[in-house]
Amino acid sequence: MNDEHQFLESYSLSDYERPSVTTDIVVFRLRTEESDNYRQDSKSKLSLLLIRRGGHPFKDCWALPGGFLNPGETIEDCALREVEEETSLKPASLLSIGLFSEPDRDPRGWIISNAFVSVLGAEKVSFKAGDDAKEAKWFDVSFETENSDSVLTLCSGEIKLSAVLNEEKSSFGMTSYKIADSGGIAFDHAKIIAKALTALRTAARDFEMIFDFLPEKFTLTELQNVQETVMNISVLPANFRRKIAGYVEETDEYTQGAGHRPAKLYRRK
Amino acid sequence: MNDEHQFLESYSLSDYERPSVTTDIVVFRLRTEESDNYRQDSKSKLSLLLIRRGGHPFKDCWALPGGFLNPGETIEDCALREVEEETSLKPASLLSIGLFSEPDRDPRGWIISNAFVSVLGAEKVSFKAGDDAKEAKWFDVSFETENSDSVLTLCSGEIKLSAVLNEEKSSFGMTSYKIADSGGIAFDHAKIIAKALTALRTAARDFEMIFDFLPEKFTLTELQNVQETVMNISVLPANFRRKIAGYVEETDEYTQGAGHRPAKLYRRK
DNA sequence: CAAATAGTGTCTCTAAGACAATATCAC
DNA sequence: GTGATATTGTCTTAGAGACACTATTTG
Repeated sequence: MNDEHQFLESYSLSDYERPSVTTDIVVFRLRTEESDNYRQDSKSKLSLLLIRRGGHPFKDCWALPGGFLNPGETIEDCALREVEEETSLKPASLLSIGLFSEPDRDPRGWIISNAFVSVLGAEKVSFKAGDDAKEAKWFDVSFETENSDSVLTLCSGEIKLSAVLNEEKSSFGMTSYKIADSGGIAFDHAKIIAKALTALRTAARDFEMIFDFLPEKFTLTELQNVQETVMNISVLPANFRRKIAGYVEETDEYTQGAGHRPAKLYRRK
Repeated sequence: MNDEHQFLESYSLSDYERPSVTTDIVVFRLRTEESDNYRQDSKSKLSLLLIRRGGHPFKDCWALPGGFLNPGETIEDCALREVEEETSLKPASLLSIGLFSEPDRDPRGWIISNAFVSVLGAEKVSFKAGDDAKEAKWFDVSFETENSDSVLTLCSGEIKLSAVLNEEKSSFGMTSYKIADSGGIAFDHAKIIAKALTALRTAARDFEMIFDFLPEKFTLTELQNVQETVMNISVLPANFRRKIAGYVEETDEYTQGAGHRPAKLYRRK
């Protein structure tokens, strides 16, 4: 038995107190709003998934999907597993937005959480019928910042959650948020959602994940709508097409039956 | 005793297996190389701090500074504390670059680590005389990527560590690295250093942290040298000055005795 | 004065934004 | 034909990069 082997045998990590580690995932998706005009294309809204908590703490409040990190898996595995458990869909992309580790962030004890942004494509979304009778809903997102005060509003039918956050600039040009009013959103999840939206919008600026919201083949107008919806901006079609040109390639298919001129379908390059 | 209170009393996290959580910090600093020409300004090199491991595992290998997360502190607190313990200096900035959670990344067991980039200013750097007799050194950094193969070389005097990594594009435009040859660097630290360099260079592109390498007052040429050194590029002074103009403000002080025309000192705006 | 850095002016080229004009389909 | 989107062209403007030139100090 060599020196290192001997050491590892006798080594014990149990002397140190350890936190529980979880993931929280901000799952984004575009919700299509049907148009009443047969000519007009349908508009879409950015929405995210929240789950109504069945037990304490924050009983009956809305919270992000997530769960405990299991031995043998990476934190990314854990995040993917949790999204699949909730939606029975594999997210197209996953981005870590940091470890939330305030000691008092969870009343149950020392629980730190790595938060992720993930994007679900335009396919049919179904909720798994879990035995835990969890209620899950998609909430339309609105997030407006004015003079470093931000208001996050999440709407799903009659339910409306409205949180207020203070923006804080930190080094390396990162912005973090402090909760002024959680708006009834569980734990520090309002803060996580705010950071997720910032990350999502930054990524959307250089087309990093806008493809993930769409099927494999799409029109340039659909792609433009994704960017506009996610970033809450408006751009001119001619300019969008010039900028996106290098990121896509043509197919030889066209849309049809849309009530107006057909559009060529493109694919991500 | 209300419902929620009752629940919290009886709640136990001990049923779940928990990982140990640590931080690893890539501490960067500019090392000034004195010029032999009295006229010429001194050049600088990007360097980072490594510590020689005194015990198993990876005994006598070089590793990043870091340590265990303590109860009651955030992961950022922990990172700052560890940097101060090693260098007795407060870093100017701190940026999280992700949680490294491969189950087999540490032979001692289930230990996950949140990595950080931090920058130390140009002040005198001293190593604390610890009773643990740890050996710490600044290593000059070279990091070249060619066709998604990267070579990381760290030099400190006679010591030369050379690691090979494979670049992997993931969603959201993030790049991660897989270690092909650790070059004798402990644990997965070569991977962490590669990611840190990527983050540092990205930040340097829009001047996010280049000020942190310098004292409060500096010349524009010094600032330009920081960006060039960190990003391993070369830019024309006239163009740099135009781009940086909005980020700095003049003082009424000048350099003197430099062997050539004095330069106005600026301050971050 | 020679060598080095400090600092300014300007030309070109590219990319972004604004806007105008034309094309094509469903009804 | 009408009303919607699809698609292309071009003008203007802002910014990056390249380069030339002048200024100022120390030894």
